Amino acid sequence: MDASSDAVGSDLLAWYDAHARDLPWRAPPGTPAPDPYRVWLSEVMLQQTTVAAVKDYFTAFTSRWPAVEALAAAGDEEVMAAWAGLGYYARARNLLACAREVAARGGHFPDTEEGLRALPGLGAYTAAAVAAIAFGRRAVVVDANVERVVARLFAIGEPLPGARTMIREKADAITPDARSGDFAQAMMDLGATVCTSRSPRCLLCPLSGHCTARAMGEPDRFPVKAPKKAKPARRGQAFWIEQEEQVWLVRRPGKGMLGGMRALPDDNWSARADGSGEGPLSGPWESAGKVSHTFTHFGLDLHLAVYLGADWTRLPPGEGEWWPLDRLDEAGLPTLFAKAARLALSEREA
DNA sequence: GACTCGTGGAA
DNA sequence: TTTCCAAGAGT
Repeated sequence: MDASSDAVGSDLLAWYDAHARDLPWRAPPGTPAPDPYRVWLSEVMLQQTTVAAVKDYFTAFTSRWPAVEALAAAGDEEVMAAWAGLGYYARARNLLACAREVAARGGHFPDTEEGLRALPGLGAYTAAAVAAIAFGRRAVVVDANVERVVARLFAIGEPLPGARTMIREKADAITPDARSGDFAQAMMDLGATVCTSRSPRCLLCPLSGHCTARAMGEPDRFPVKAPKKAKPARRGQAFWIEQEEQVWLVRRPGKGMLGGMRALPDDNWSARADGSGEGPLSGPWESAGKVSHTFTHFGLDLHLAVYLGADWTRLPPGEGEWWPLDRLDEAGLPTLFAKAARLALSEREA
């Protein structure tokens, strides 16, 4: 195979010129690079997140905060609420920290991979991607798509994550000096639409003539992956405290699970998940059932208790706020608690 | 290197 | 239904 030659790059770029996806954060092939702010924002949103899930959030963020200075000036609370539902909330915290750093240096992002890598929320992948796509720098951009494409091109049999060093070397070897941003995006488009995880469309692939795995006749055997750990089941309780068309909401601690997000009070299931935790007050509780939710490394059955104290006049203990039920969709609840709220409201109707 | 950290769509 | 997994980063 000649996969290390320049032919891979030129074949891929020719394919990209004809088949590039039209995405809201992207400039068409060969046109000037888009605003670094938009490149950075899209790359952070796309970390471990599908294009379909990101689109509406990207539109909402760029409409509300058209430039990095505007985002930097926003409050933590409104940015976290705007991110609600997208997941991996540390990204939103780092996003705001990064925007404020960039705003403090005149609103200009660093234009080198090294400078970008030093910003909060930009790891090896995102720094390389922004350097290449927004600033035209040659950078070796390696995400899960590139890992898959490269592992197949070279039939790398070592399992991930151990194979990453080898994959990076091979990716470097096929990365051209020119059109580095287009090359990176082309690799990702190829991985997303042709060289897919399951049932790759080798008959449509511009690199099939370079691909060792294809020649072996079993492209989907690569990349080899280490076996996954089983997800333990956890159990917890959440509490719906309602008074005069308002519900009591709290803010979760800044770090850890759903950190910084608005939430229903709970029994601290994220720390000790045996369902034995205490409620925020004593009184007439009624069970409203449970919601099941799957996180990255465990499943949770969250049992919901509703407080029916009609004469409730004091605030529950601790920090929190009464939130109007008719504006609950603006509270920015992460999906777990949005599910619980829907359950409470449906039980309330019944 | 291993672990934590969300979500929803596809097969 | 269950499993897999998607433009990863931080610790």
